[in-house]
Amino acid sequence: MSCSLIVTNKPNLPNIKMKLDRAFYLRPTLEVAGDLVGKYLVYSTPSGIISARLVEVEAYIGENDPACHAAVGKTPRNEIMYGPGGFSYIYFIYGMYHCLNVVTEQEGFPAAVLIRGAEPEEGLALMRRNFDKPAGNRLTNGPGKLCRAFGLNRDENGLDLTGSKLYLEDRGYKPVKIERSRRIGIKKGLGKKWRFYEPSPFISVKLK
DNA sequence: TTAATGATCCGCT
DNA sequence: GCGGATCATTAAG
Repeated sequence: MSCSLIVTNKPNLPNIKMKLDRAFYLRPTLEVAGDLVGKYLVYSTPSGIISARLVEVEAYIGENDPACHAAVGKTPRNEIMYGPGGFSYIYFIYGMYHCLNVVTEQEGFPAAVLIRGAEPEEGLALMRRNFDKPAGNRLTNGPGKLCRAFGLNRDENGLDLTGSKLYLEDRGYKPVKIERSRRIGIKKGLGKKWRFYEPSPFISVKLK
């Protein structure tokens, strides 16, 4: 018999749940990105609550960031990034995956934080059901997998994250350590260390 | 290392 | 409109 236990960071939480408000998202993107590590992504579905603690995010900031979708200017696809912070930006990529971003900064300045990895907290059974194919123990280590496990697609693009359907919450968890690296899966903008992560089995990739 | 798989965007007609 | 390049991924080989 094989052991399927995954050892993760063990949150010892005080009993608080505080939804992140608009002001949290309207700040500079790098600040928001760093502060998002350790926060909880919560999705309220008809079947129940799905939640996970964020361990890996990346910042994409403005039209001058060559890796940011806004580098080509405003299009129907990326226009949500041009709005005020605190909304979801979900796009379809590689013909089969979705990626979830959190829009940041004031209206008019296009920026967002990509959610790349998280440790499941509630609704693991729902995640497995959503995944809908043989899957291992890690359903939320990677932006495409995370969206699949949560059941997020373009129908959830543009949601107000200060609402009650999809939101982020401070549950009092303090990351043990936050590290920074270059961003993953891009060819331009590699000079910026705009990836933030807390060491965890649910990090998408480990760089050499 | 590479195939899978399709929306998006650009540069043309 | 149409063709082709691109793509913030993933799992299999």
